[in-house]
This record gives sequence, structure tokens and C-alpha cells, in this order.
Amino acid sequence: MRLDRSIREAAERIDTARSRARRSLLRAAIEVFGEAGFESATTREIAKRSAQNSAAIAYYFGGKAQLYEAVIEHVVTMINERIGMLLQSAERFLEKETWPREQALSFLQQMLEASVANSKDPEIVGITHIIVREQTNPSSAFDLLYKGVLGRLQRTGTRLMAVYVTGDPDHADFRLRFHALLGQALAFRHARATILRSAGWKDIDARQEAAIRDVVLDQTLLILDGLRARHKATGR
Amino acid sequence: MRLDRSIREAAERIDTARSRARRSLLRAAIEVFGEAGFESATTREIAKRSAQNSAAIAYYFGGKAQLYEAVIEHVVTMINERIGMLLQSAERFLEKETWPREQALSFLQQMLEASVANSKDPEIVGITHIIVREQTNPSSAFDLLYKGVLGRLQRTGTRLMAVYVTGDPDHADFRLRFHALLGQALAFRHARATILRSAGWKDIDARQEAAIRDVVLDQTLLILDGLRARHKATGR
DNA sequence: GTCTATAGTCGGATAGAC
DNA sequence: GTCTATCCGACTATAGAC
Repeated sequence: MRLDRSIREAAERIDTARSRARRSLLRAAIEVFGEAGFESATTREIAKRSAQNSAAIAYYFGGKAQLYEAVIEHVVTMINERIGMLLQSAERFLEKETWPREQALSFLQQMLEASVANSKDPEIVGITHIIVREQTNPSSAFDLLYKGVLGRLQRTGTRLMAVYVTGDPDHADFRLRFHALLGQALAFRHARATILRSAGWKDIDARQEAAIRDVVLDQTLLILDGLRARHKATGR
Repeated sequence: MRLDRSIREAAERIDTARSRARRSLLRAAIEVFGEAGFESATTREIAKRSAQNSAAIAYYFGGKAQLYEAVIEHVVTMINERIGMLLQSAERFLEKETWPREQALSFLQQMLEASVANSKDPEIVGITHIIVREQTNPSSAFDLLYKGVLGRLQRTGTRLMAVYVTGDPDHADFRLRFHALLGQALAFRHARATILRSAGWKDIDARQEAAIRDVVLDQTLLILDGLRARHKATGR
């Protein structure tokens, strides 16, 4: 049993060394892929930033493409850690038989807030850029991202919107409506350069982020209440 | 004078040959830069698609970077041909002393329609992709694009929105509000992959485009009328 | 003026030393 | 297991033939 223990300990030491190196490469990869995109990013730069040698990427991940795939998987995990609870609560809510409208609104608002939320953490910044890139210019890894996060967000948001407006999560087709609604928030991510210019900002910090959130939530409520009033009046 | 004439004619022949080659390279460059982005695009591919030799790019434009700059300039020209009249009419309208609200709304609607309008023309598709890329990932040529088109669109749209809501083009700060409003339309360009997936579409053709336009215009009106009603009631 | 052939650079992958 | 030194391919740009 002595032997077993020392073997296990050795295995753990190797495991942690392995995972330490992997984690370090992943962190650097998120940054570099985020800044430059898959094609323009170089494995040399990633290795340099993680203080690893250039052969480490092939050794731990198999190559540049597999490293990128691992990054996308990590992104999915990270996001689910951040908004998984929210999505799960919303999904449970939608499975019930009655849906208090105010709660649907609250979930929608939280989703929109999460979508405008920015961060100074370089990892979060990198993740944001990677997602934006994958949406405008999907790679073969887009599938992982869609199945892991985007699809669930889209589906749940659509049904929450339908609940708030009609009282029924499966009423008619709200997919385009929710996409446009969410577009208000995403505009500040996807057209970042334009908003910085036109608002005369140097960066989007906490104060600016609050202003954006207020506008998005306000206009969202105008849309939702407008649709709801119309639905009450005409049944459509 | 005979000589003068023949010299001029020869010069013109060369000019048209030059401009023919340039135009051909530009068309191909728009396609390739649109598909791959600046870094990933190769001059070989551009030369191949325009049936020119690879040295032609250096000869006519000076290099890959200058070709890209010429592409951006061409994009600005193309867009101004398409929506220049609209912007000019709107700008003239805003310079008057009184602003009939319905006309401001009409201009805004036309701007939004132009923003969702898609096209099968490969040149327009390429232009769209290049603009999307420059917004999410601005290069040094972003300046040209902003000054040539985006800034004007943003400024005019913001003032039109202010007119419709408050009756005064310079009322308060509508920049964020217009950016979010326009975001509804741009979401279908910037997050194209996501909407295709979630709506189960293979492509966005005329029918789908009409559905998108209807949703965007409808929700825009809800925002505008909601803001207007509030302004009437509270003066804010 | 137009093109081919090539120089010079850089990135990803890997063989082989330790 | 870890790293360095090198290979191979692909790219841009250009010199020089026609």
C-alpha cells in the first residue's frame, strides 16, 4: 500500500504539473486568439506569454487547431459558471404551469445585464472577443459554442419574452424579436469601435457601462410593454 | 496638334487599361478580404480571382496594405452612392427651423431598412463583411470608414431620433439610444451565424429579410412612440 | 508595361538532445 | 517529460527577362 500511495502521489504531481502547464497555455491562448483571431494568432506568441516552449502546444494539445478547440470548450465552461445558474432558474421557471410575468421580466433583464457587462479581466476580455469573432465569422468550433451556450440563451430568452408578452412560452414566433432585442445590448460589443468614436469615449468603464445598461433595459421595457399592450388589445 | 491628340488618346488608352486592371483587382480584393479578413487574405488569391499576375498588386497599388486602403475608400464611395441621397435629404431636413415628426420617422425607417437590406451581389456581400470586421476589429483604415460613412450615419440618426421624440434635434443625449436602436438591425449582420442556427435557416433570402425588416421596424416604432409618450407626459 | 522566377520572412510542426 | 534547433511550406515583395 505504500507503493500504491507513492504511485498515486507521483501521478498527482504529474497531473498538477500537466494541468498547470495546460491551464497556463489556455490562459495565454484566450488572450492571443482574442486579440488576433485564430489565423493571425501565432503559437510562438502563445508559448511566449505562458512562459512555455513552443513545442509544449503540440505536446499538450496536439497542435494549434486543437488548442483553439480546447479554448472554445473552456469558454463554454467559464460562461456556464457565470450564467448557468440564471439559465437553469429560468428554464425551471418555464417548465411550470403558470408563469408570473414579473418573474419572466426579471430573468430577461438579468440576461441583458449579463450581455452588456464588461470586465477588465484579460481572460473575460479575450472570451468576449472570441465569441464576437465566432458569431461574425464562425469556425468549425462554432458548433461547440452554439450548443454549449448561445443556443440555450437564445431559446430561453425567446420563451421568456413570449411569456411576458402573451402569458404563454410557446406562443407564436418570438425568435426574431428576441434576437433584435438582444441586438441592442450586443451592439455595444460588436460595434465597439463605432460607439467609442461617436460617444467620444476612450474606453468603456464602469460609468459608461451603467449608462449603456440603463438605455438597453429602458428600451427593452418599451418594446416588451408595447407588445404586451397590443397583445391585450388585439390578441395578436 | 495631331501629335497632341494622338498622345492624349494613347494616354487615355493606357488610363482605361490601368483603371480596368485596378477595378478588376479591387473587385476581387473586396471578395477575398471580405471572406478572409486582411491578415488571412492572400495577394495570390486576389490576383488569381482577378486573372492578374501577382506582381500587379504591387505595381498598381504598392502592396497588400495599400490595396486594402483602396478597398476601404471604394467601400465608402459605394455606400455613399447607395445611401448618400438619403443622408443628404435627412441632413437638409435637420437644418430647417421646424421638423415635422412624421418625416423624421420616415428617414429613420429608411436608414434601418438600408441596414437590414442584404444582397446576393458578391461585391455587396464583401463590403458588408468588411464593414462588420472593421467594427469588431478595427484596423488603421477604420478612420476612413468612420469619417466617410459610419460617423455621418450615427450623427444623423441620433438627431432624427431626438426630433421624433422631443421635437428638437439637439435635445439631450440620444447617441446611446440610437446605437442600441440600430443594434437591432445590425444583430442580423453581426450575429448572422447565431440567427441562422436558431431560426433554422440555411440562408437569409428575400422572404427572411422581409421578416427581419418587419420585426426591426415594429420594435423601433414601439421604442420611439414609448419615448415620445413619456416625453410628452414628463418633459424628459 | 507585363509577367515569371526567386529572394527573404515567418509560422507550425517535429526530431532528437538532455 | 522538456526544450532547442531545424525543416518545410506559404506568404509578400521584387529583380530582371521579355
